[in-house]
Amino acid sequence: MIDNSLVVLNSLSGKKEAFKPINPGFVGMYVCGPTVYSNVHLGNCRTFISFDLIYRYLKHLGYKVRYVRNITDAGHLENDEDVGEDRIAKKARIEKIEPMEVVQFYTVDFHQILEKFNTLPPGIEPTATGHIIEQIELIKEILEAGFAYEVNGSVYFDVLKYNKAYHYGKLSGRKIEDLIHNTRTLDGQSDKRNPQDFALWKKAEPRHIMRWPSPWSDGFPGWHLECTAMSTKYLGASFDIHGGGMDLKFPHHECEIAQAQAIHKHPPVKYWLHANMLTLNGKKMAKSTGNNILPMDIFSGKNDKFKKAYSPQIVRFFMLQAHYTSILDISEEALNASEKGYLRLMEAVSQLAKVKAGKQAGDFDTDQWLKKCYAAMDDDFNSPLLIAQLFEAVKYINLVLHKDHHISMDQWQTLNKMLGVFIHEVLGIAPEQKSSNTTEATLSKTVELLIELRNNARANKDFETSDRIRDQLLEYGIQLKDGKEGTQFSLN
RNA sequence: GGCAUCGUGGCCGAGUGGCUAGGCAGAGCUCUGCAAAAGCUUGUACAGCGGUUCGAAUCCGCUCGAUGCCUCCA
Repeated sequence: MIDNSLVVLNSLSGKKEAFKPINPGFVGMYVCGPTVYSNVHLGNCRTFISFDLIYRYLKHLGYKVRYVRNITDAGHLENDEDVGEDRIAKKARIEKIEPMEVVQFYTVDFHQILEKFNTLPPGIEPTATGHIIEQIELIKEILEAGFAYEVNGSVYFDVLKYNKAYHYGKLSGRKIEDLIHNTRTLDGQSDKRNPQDFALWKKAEPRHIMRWPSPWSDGFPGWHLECTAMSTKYLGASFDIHGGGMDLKFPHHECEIAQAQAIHKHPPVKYWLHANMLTLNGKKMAKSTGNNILPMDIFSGKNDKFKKAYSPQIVRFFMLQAHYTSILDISEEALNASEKGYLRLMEAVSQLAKVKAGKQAGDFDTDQWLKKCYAAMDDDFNSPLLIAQLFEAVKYINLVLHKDHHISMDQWQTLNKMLGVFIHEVLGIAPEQKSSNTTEATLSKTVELLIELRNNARANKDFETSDRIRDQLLEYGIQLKDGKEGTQFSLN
């Protein structure tokens, strides 16, 4: 299956590049996970769904993928590094609970939501607090390499010095001069030599409860360091894919490159992939402005943004109808469009089982179709293009069902197999959750009885009765469809 | 202010030089007792202004606008 035709948009070069893993057949992929200090919001989910798609397709192609996604449970500061408070610690203080209770609560929430979205769990999900020793070791190495300095128990990365040896800003396209001119200088005293420097280790204030011993002070690690520590530990000093949200490009990912390069003298990552933002009403989702929505509130319909509820699968399908590198705006109209399309796709796929394949081949080139499907995904995981192809298949299935078009057994088998592969395995759209078999069988028989009664009424031109049955069933979410081969029904 | 990305028909959204996706909505038709579903037909869109080219939504320049980053953020 691996035929080397996959290309990916590498943020490092800004260009689409042929995907050639460092070790043929194997892929190491690291994705920046959430900081577990509050409920995961829909924008976060888009990033993780995007990389779930990438993970799924790489696996489908036959790569053995080691997928690492961290949980940030320490070190992520609320504000500026000198005056800020750790996000987890702050939440714990406000809620009057242990920091690890905060971490546990929101980690569980995060997992539950991602499971609803049918994302595959990563192979390794390390936490920052579980890798304090590794982070301390990294700091020692950076100090030895001469790219960091200690002040009052804290250790900072020397960006200006690093920039003389390497290039700080190559991922984000920033120039060090611009950074110097544009960095706000804070009034308070700073231990940092330059405002651009970032913390590797912070000495903890006496009241700070999240603290660990180190050669420099009792304190906690800087945010950028954890990803370098964990990616290096599990994927090595060079690995294939590093992903994350577009907003992490600077400074977080830039700092990761600097830390790793300072130690290993070579860039850590071959392909940087960035998922773009999800906007709501044209604006980035942000808690501070109230312009955000939690996944659970979409699923339940209890929110002030949309009139009705949307299932996780519909939201996922909606997201996959846009390319992961494009900004996507979510709105009621757009969600409704996706919902209709989703139902049509699923209906056709389930109807395919009822299609009678014959000897005569129909006017549908399955080989060509399959090629187009793969070409779409090979082009930087272009899921909207793949979905467009799926609808070509839907159209043909409906022609066979309703318009006497032919389909051969070969064609049927290809469609049946590959639609399942693309929809469930690659796009990760979960099969519809069905009620128990007995309930379903009972319902089916009941409806069939009503259909029979209705058809009798129709034969007797008792349309009052027949329409009443049909309309009442529709009200209960059961839709009747009169066709050549009798009446079918579907659940809405 | 600096950097980056982007601006596609009623809505969402693919598409990087000629072959002009797809979904939703709208209109007409077929089918139907009427519907629904499905099928068929229908929309000449690429922010604006210049330029390059035989030819540009696609390349270049400028203008306008949007979003993101520059401070924590998927």
